[in-house]
Amino acid sequence: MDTEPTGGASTTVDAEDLPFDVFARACPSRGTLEHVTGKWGGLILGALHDGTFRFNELRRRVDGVSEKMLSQTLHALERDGLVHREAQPTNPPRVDYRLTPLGSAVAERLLALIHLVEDRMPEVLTAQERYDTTRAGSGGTAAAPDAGRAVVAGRGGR
Amino acid sequence: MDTEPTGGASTTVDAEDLPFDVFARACPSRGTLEHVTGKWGGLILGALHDGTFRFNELRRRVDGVSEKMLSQTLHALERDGLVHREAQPTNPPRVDYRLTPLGSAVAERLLALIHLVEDRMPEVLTAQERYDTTRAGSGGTAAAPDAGRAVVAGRGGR
DNA sequence: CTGCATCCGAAAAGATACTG
DNA sequence: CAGTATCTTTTCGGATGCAG
Repeated sequence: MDTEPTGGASTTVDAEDLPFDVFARACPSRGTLEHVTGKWGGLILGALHDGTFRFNELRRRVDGVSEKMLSQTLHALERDGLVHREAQPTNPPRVDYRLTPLGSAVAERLLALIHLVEDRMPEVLTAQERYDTTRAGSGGTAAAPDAGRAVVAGRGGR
Repeated sequence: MDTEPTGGASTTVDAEDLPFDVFARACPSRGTLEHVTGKWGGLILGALHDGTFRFNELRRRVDGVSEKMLSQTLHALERDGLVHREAQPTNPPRVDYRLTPLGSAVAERLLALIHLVEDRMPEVLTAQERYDTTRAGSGGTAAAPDAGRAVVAGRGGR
């Protein structure tokens, strides 16, 4: 399913039969997918979907990200052509980040996923409780790995 | 550090304004999102979207995943109520994994994202080249972050 | 066959100090 | 403000061994 389809004159590459397959270990698409779906990538793209932001604004919007991770992720995203970086040589320095059209398309799908997850969290929470309960009641020494993951749902966002 | 002090007289919680926000550090939705978009979570959900599979079948489908990671990810997904695990007390033991309706919905969005990325990879590749070229010509020892993601060559395909 | 436990090296994330 | 450099901590991920 991933080998070059022989026979084709390969005049044009049909969008329906691209050679990129994330399920293949060495496909570059897997790397990009990881940048996009990585721990911070998704949140940054999501935040950027609301408009243009400066470095520290972004830092505040994405709760918990460190300077290092933000900078690093932003660079990876910029390199992939998903984010546009515009630095103005003013004083003090001002740098704006915004999504490229491609980044916007990606963010769109990403947000659809994010919203679905947020939307269905009640079900997830229920499932988690049942899972933990079942495990605890059926076995013996339930060491409870990390069952109680801080479940503080305080909509701190602003 | 995350005490949610906001006025006791909390405003009403509208369905439109769910308390789950992935942008908040302590929100449980962030954890679930990470399981889903994690390095293996997405691929496993994607693979499972095609049907029901046994442990080793899955291992073969998701190229590169180790036994440990597969087991670990499968558990996280099961706990979140995205994957259903059915063990049959036969001999030899047989365990089937399949998506739950919720998992199926998530996989749907995930695949939309994956396909978009695969689809637009040519653009990404072009952007990467331009980025590397620009950097190399303009400045010092750029030493791109992880430009050349070690593509471990191994047995190809599945 | 399924799958958990443990050890260990590698990589990522995080905190902090420092520069332009 | 916007980042980079450096160090420490945590997690990831693979190999191995064992149990049901």
